[in-house]
Parts: sequence; structure tokens; C-alpha cells
Amino acid sequence: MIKNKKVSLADIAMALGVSKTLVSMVLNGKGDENGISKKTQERVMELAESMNYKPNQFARGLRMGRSNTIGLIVSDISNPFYSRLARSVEDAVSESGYNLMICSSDESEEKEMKLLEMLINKQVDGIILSSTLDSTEHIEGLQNENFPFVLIDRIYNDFETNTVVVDNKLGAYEAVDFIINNGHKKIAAFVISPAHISTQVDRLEGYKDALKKHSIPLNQYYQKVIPREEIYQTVCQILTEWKTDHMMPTAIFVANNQIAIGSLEAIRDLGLSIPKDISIVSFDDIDLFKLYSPPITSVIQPINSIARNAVEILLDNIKIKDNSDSLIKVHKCLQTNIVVRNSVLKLG
Amino acid sequence: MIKNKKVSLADIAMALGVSKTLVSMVLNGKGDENGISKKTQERVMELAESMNYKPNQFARGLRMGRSNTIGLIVSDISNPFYSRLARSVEDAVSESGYNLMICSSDESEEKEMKLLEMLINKQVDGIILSSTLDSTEHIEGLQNENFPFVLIDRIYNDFETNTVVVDNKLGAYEAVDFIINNGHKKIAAFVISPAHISTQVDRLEGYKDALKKHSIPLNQYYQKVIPREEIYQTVCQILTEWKTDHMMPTAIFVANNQIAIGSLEAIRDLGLSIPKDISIVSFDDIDLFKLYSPPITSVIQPINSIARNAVEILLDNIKIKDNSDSLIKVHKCLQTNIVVRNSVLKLG
DNA sequence: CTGAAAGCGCTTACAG
DNA sequence: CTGAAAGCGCTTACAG
Repeated sequence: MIKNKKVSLADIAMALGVSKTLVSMVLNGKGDENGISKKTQERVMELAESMNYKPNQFARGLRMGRSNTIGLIVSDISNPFYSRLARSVEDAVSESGYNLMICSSDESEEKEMKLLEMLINKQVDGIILSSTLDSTEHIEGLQNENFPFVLIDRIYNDFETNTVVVDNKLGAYEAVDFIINNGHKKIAAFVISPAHISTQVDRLEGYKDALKKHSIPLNQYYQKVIPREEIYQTVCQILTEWKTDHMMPTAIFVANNQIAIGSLEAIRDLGLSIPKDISIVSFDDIDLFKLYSPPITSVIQPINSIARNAVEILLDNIKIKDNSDSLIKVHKCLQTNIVVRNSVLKLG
Repeated sequence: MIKNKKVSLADIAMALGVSKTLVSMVLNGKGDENGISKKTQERVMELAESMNYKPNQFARGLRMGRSNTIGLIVSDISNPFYSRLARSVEDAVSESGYNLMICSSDESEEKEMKLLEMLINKQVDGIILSSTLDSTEHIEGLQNENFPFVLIDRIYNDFETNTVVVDNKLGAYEAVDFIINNGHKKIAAFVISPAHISTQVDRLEGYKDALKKHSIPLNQYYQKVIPREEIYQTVCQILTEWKTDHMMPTAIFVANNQIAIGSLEAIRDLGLSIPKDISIVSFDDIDLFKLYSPPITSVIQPINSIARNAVEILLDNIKIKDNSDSLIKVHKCLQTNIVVRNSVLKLG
């Protein structure tokens, strides 16, 4: 039975004929260190239990300045990558007795800043952020105020803070290297807008590195930024353009699951067949890839590990802040894995 | 620039040489009704702005007894149906100035009860709940205490409260009717565990109704509850069993997207082809269905509308509670749509 | 071993 | 038109 009638510390103290101080100490596990007799402690515990006492979180937060809540900002919680990430963060965080507030920034810098402000205003104890911001100005602000946070998924080269990422460059490199090793030379890359996001920049870098290593000349014409609002249409356009120009690549490296979905649709609707007409490898693994025909080769991110690491670092930082030691910045760079399926044609 | 240095009402009052009362009134838009001069109001507003004043939410919450936060409990935020729902709820709620706390119950009754307690303890102003609970005991508890909440997706027949659902029975009926109209007679139904959940019960009802209407005898052997922990294995087993028994149905109605994914995989791995060997229609539309070959016919739920309705009802209830009028229970039953693709074979 | 008291920052009767 | 004061429920020095 869930009770709503609010029982307060005072009620318990009153009923027991002791002070609120004593009750508070006992309930917070500070009975022993304050030398409260075992008997008294037991009486307090029992009564609190039987009265179904729950400390008022507002009073507690007001007094202690902490909420036991952490915030998570991602671009869109309905994107399967982020919803899984959120799920892992939720689990990790709640194991440590924290609650989670999940927000979607919609890739809008303005919205993200509002969200950041809102979370801080709600006095979350820390934030895990996959930022859409182009400049680090606001994030540096957080840092200067010693506010605990960790950047995941997307980071900034020129700015030192807590980060948990995947080796996007290497992951992309391996994917494209795999394509090349299957005999391909005309390989395109699709990156999603906004193209300044580090994941997209790094994956494009990895793509270029792989081509370079195999002495395949880079071709701007094969590097496309797909606007996230109209993926399908844009890919159709590009494909048609390539076709009329007689410049159709034999393979495409897709840097993100959303572009992959739109591309798969476009490729199918234009009557192209994978991998006969065009090979494809995508970043991010989603259910669809395993079940598509043919199954799509893709680069898997260790989502759970990203979440666990981020939470661990954040919680450490929150604790350190409590002790007012100085914060040490930590970086985690996790490895991706390539799952080979049947979307790349063996050439020659 | 995000400021962390906390500016309080007292700081503003002090700086302006007025009382906290006045500042509080002005900032809460009660300046006019308390006859504060326009000039004073302006001075307060300006200073608050320039000092970047943000009211302390704990103090506010403690004093007013509300958090401006609402809770959402679903079984799993990483399930695409729920992640989209959560996203819509997030949008709707934030338009009204509320924040959202999303939690996953993992279909565990125990976890759900803890989550419920936690949210109430955090004093969320209301809860939107897709409950996994078999009995309504705890939910009735909430109701008795006049705590604002609305049940979505999953409901209870024997218990009157706010609900927003989809017409699961009709949706399933239409799907199965569609299958029958394509000439099928041996039609199986897959439902996910726990089978007591209203969505699964209702969809199975709809399936039965359709068969009855067309005078097709019901066959227990074709009605399967698939345990959510091992969907793929179970479906493989069932399919093999049907095959050896020479009882293979010509079509399957799948009551949930998770079973659909596992079933598609099982069907493929057993070398069966859709729709030649077996036809399939699923509830819930996910990206996969559109892109699968063949594309899967499915029943679409109006996710955004479910979310919007639930939020509207909840917020109304929260307001009513503030006015301490009595709460009126409202029920919304939304219609599903069937998207016909190519997963059902035309027989005869 | 235990308690009285202050104070976190806000809102809201109440008083003038 | 405006302010002094109480109180929401907690934790934590401080005192004994």
C-alpha cells in the first residue's frame, strides 16, 4: 500500500518522546557515530518503518543542496542508439541510488542550452551530455563552476574535460578498410548534419585515412553531408546524380544509423540491389541490420559500457565535489567492433 | 553563460531595498493583483534578470508542495514503441513547463512498485503509467489518495480511472480480418508474456472475434504465449513443432513488435519465406517493417496522440487537485490503422 | 548519550 | 502600495 499522508521527522520524534535530531541521525545511519544506544536506534527504525516514513526530498535538498538526481541530455531519446544508452544509464544510475532525468535536445543548440539551464536549476547533482553545441563556451562555464558532468559520444578536441567516447576514427577506418579489402575503390561516405559533431568528423577522418593508406585518391564528390531532416530525399537525389554522371560508387560507408535507414529505403526504391549494385557498411548496429536482406555489415558501439563508464566517472566527480577536492578529468575511449554480414560484395 | 552562484530572493530584495515578499510577488506575476507600482515591478524584473536569478526549486517545492515534474513508467524505454511514446510525452509535458522523469519497470511488478514509491517520494505532481501490475491494489491506493495519474497502453477492466488506450481488440480484429479476407483459414496468434497485460488479452480477443465472425473454429494449438526472455528460441521451437505435426498455419498474427522481430528472425533461419510459406501481420509499426523484404503489414498505433491525450488529462487533474475540486475520470480510446504491405499471401 | 536552535530559500497569510 | 514573520521538513553545528 502506497501511503501519501506525509509523516515527518517531528511525528516520529514526538511519538517516541525524543528529538528530531536523534531521529534524523539514526535514520541516516549516523546513530553509532553519535553514540545513540542500540535500543533507541531500534525503536526509531521500527517506528519509522511502521509509519512508512519517507524523508521529504525538498527539505532534504534545500538543506543539503543535492537532489540525488542526475540529468542526461541526448539529441533524441527516440533514436534507438540513444534510447538504449539512456536505458543503460538509467540502470547504472539507479544502482547507486540516483534518479535520472532524460532530455532531448533535437540537435538544437538553443534547446540544449535551455535544457542545461533547466537541469541545473532543478539542481541535478551532475549531467551526462551528448552535446550538439558547436562552441564549448557554455560547457566551459559549467566546468569553471566545478559542476560535475561528463561528455559522452560527442566531444571537443580543444577542450579538456571528462569524456567517454568510442574510437570513431578507428571504427570508421576498420569499416572502410574492410570494404577496400573486398576489392572496392570507388567508395562514398555519408555523414549526417550537423557535420561539426565530433562523431561525424572523426568517422569521416577514419574513412579518409583508410583510403589514403590504400593509396586511393580522395574524391569530394563521394563525401556527402546528408541533412537530417530529409535523409531519404537527399540520398535519392545523390544516387540519381551519381547514376546520370556515370560515377556510381561500388560501396558506401554510412556514418550513422539514421542515414542508413533512409539510404536503405532510397536504394531499394531506386531499384538498386545490395550488394550487387552497391555495397554498404554502416556505423551503429540496430535490429534492422541483422534482419535486413541482405544483413548489413556494421560497426557496433559498446553502448552499455559507454553508459557505465560515464556514470562511474560522474558519480566519482560528484563525490569528489562533496569532499571539495579538486576534480581530475578522465577520458575513456572504448573500442568498436565490426560485425561482418552480407552487404559488401567481394570484387575481382 | 550559465551561472551557478546562487542568487536568492533576499539578495535582490536587499539590493533594491525592498522586502522579499515584494520581490516574490512580482516575480510570480502577482505584482498587479497586489498593487505593486509598475516602476517597482520593472526594477525588480530587471535586476532579477541581470543577476540571473533562478528560484531555488527545493525551497519552492518545500513551500508549495509541488515539483513541476511528472513521472512516466514504461516497461522498457529502449523498446522503440516506448521510446517514441516517451519522446512525445517529453515534448507535450515540456510545452506546459513540466519536466519528465522516465523509468523502466522491466515488466517486474516489484520494480514497478519501487518506482512508483520513488516517484511519489520525489513528489512528482503526477504519473503516467503503463503498468505491468497484475492486481490493481497499489494503483487503487494512489487513486484513494487523490494522487493524479493516468494509465496508458495497459488498463484494467474492473477498475475505473483515467485511461488512454488504443482499441486493441478492434485493431487486432481488423488485422486478422484482413488475413482471412486474403483466403487464410489456418491462422496462429503470438502474444507476449506476461499474458495478463490488457494489450495482449485484448489483441487475442480481437483475433478470436475475427475467426468467429468468419466461422473459423478456434484452435488452442495456434494460440501461443511467447516468453519475452526467449522469443527467438520459442518461435523456432513452435515453428518446428508445427512442421513435424504437419500443422503449419498459413498465417501468423503477432501481437507485439518484439515478438515480430524474433519471429522474423526465426522464420528466416528456418528457411521459411514470407509470404510464400507463411504470411504475417504484426501489431506496432517499427522502421524494420517498412524496410523488411517483404515489407510487413502492421497495425499502427497513434503514439503521439496517446502521449498528448495522456498529458492533457494528467495536467487537468493536477490543476483540479490544486483547486481541490473532485477529480473526474476520463477515458480515451484511440483508433489504430492498418498499413497494408506485402507480408500476406493472397490464397485461392 | 541526547536536545534546542538555527537556517536552507521560498510563499503567503496578516497587518498596516 | 509594502513589509515582518511564520513555516514548509530537514540536517547540523553546538551545548550539555
